[in-house]
Amino acid sequence: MSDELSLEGGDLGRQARAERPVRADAQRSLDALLQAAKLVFATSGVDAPVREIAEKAGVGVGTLYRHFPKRSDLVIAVFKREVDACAAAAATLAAAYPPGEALAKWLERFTDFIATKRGLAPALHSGDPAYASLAAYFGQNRAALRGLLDAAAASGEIRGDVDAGDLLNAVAHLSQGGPEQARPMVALLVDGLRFGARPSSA
Amino acid sequence: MSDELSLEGGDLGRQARAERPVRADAQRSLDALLQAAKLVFATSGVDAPVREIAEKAGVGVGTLYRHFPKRSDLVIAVFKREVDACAAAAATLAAAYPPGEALAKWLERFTDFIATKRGLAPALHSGDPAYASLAAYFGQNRAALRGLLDAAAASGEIRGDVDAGDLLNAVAHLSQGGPEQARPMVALLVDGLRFGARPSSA
Amino acid sequence: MSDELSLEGGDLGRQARAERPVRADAQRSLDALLQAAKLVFATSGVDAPVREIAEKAGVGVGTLYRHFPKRSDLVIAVFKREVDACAAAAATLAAAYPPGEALAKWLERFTDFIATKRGLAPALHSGDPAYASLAAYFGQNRAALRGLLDAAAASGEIRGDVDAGDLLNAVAHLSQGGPEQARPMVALLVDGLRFGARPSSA
Amino acid sequence: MSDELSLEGGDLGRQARAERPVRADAQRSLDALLQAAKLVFATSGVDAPVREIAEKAGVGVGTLYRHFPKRSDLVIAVFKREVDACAAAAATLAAAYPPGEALAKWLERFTDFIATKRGLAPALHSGDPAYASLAAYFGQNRAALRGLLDAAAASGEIRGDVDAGDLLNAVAHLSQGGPEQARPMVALLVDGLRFGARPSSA
DNA sequence: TATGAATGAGCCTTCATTCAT
DNA sequence: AATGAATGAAGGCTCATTCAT
Repeated sequence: MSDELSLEGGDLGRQARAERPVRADAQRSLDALLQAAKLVFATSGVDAPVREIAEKAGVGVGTLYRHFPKRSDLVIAVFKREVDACAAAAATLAAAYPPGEALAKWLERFTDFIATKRGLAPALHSGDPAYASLAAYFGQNRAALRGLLDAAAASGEIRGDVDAGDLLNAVAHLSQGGPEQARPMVALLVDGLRFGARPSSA
Repeated sequence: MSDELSLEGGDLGRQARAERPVRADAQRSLDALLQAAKLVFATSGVDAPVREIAEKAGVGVGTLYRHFPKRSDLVIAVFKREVDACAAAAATLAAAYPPGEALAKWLERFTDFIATKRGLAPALHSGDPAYASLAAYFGQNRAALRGLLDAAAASGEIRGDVDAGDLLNAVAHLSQGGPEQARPMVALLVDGLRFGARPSSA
Repeated sequence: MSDELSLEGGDLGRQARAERPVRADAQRSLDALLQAAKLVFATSGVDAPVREIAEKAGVGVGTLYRHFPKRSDLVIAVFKREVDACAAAAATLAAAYPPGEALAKWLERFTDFIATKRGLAPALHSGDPAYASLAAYFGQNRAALRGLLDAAAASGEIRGDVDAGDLLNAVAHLSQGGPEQARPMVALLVDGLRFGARPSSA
Repeated sequence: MSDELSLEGGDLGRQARAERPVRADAQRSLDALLQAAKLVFATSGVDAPVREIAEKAGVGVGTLYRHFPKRSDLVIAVFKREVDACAAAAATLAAAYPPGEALAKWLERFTDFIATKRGLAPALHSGDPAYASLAAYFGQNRAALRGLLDAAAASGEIRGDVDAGDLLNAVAHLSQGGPEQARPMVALLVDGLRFGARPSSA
């Protein structure tokens, strides 16, 4: 639980050096594909038929393969964007709420993020090296959570002996059942953290 | 969260009325299939190729289909047996330990039960009516858990406002990551229950 | 030019130990497939679509894959049989004709054998290890030819400095154009052998 | 074996009437494509992926298609040039060597020419009318060979009953195995011609 | 004109399910 | 009853060809 990853800026698909300005139609295809893939993944899991995604995106399968030669390329592109957004939310929440509350709210946010990722976890742990980078990328979320945990522990609101990665994993698993089902259980988990809290000052 | 299920006695495969006394070889095939399926399900998930199961059982696929025309029939047969055993453990533990501890231990037991059921959850919630009966059958575990929760709540060790089904589901999801990963998180969940406990009165 | 190969008896497809006597339908499929493949290979080369072969054989593609998991398995099965027959012809001809004539006639026979093997040569030399066994199997023909060459050289009818493998290869290449075209050229080649002959006795 | 063909001057790609003087960049593309195609054809055969050629030429596939709408157009353009050069060599050799030797040397030259044309023969005989013109164009070589054969026959060095086209074909086929393998066999073929030679008279 | 993105037909392969033996 | 051969739908992937930019 320590692969910190190198936040490479979160570019997806193609990077836009100073070269060719990315043809308009190509960009359209790319967007459509990412959008479609996101929906299809949520519906049918990350193993959904390639054709289904291409169709929903309104492009041919060839186009899909051009942009994402391997399925994992698409999966990764789809999720990196959201990982970024989710991790970024941590700072916002930390600034707006007391540590414990910020923690609870961010976990809720994370739950929403995970809830629609059907089949992602198996792929992630499939051992396929293609997914290693994505797994590493999740480190961003782990880092975000660690910050929140530390703050809450420092304020004495929760215990300080929980590994961020383990907790993140747990919440991810709980989220498999959908946000409605997950929320109260995540809340229970947070209460568990509070249960063992060491009153900060006193 | 209340489908109570009708414990039909935990018969597997075909029930043997009073008619033909089940040919010896048929019984052997059945046992081999259940055993093999259990192993394969744990290894490759409930979507594992039919042939893999038949081969490991040492029978032809035709035989598998004779006993279990649909995949769900096999899945159901495999799991009902274990559901029974797990539910039964509740009484044993309740008799041997204080309520809170019994609860914690049983959840651990349940974690072990679930841990190897790769791919079962998706199937269960796939909407396929074939799995409805199995989902219902899990009600046994829910009932078992409810008993443990009630006892622990009555003794003031934990809060009393948690639905057994929800909790069971949560633990099931946590268990997807394997028992090692799941155990501490389940413990955390139990601590969450304790956190909100209403001192029993006395 | 010396891999002598181990003539393993020339079994095709399945060997028929004393075990299961090969189901009638399976045998029918196998025969149909070999027959169809032979025709299709001659027509469209050894890279012909799998489906084309299956259709001509009147079986499903699955059946083809059952018997011949890899394309090379089918190619090998198809050709081994003919290699055997061709090699066997050498003895017959040697017994019936004077050395030089036997040689000429066998090369003609070999021409007929090769003529319809479109695309086999490229496959054979593709480096694919799957075809190594087949390439080795051709050693039978080389051995047969060597015998004929030696006899003819001993009788003084032809020169003795030609490698059987090289000559076989040459004839194989010449045969690519079809038997009609190949025959006179092969005859010319044989005349080339006679041109340098060292009058045996005199 | 007599399609004499109409040597149309060996133009490649588009002929440039008196109209637009062929834009410089267009000419560059054309040259690059012909060069690249020649290399790729030698490496991967005439059925090599279009894109491979375009890439090696440093142009887009669209450009390739503009110059050579059909694959055969490219194949034809690539080979006509070499056919010309090869045919021209006949005169040179005939002037420098005695008839028989000139013949042998030219066939060797022809072998080198053919050796790298992987997959050309099948295309040529595919029945595709697009290749008819190329097949006809080979008539040049046939004519060149006929001249050499006639001269050698007239001098009594070889027999005179061999059709130039047949022989050319034979050598082409022999050359499929590469020049090293082909050379000695071609020599054997020439010896075959000598074997039946009718002593010139004298 | 040049480019390379988009398209989709076509081939390969797997595997659930049926059915002859 | 048991077996495993046969079937064919389903999904992956490539690449020739067209067409928007």
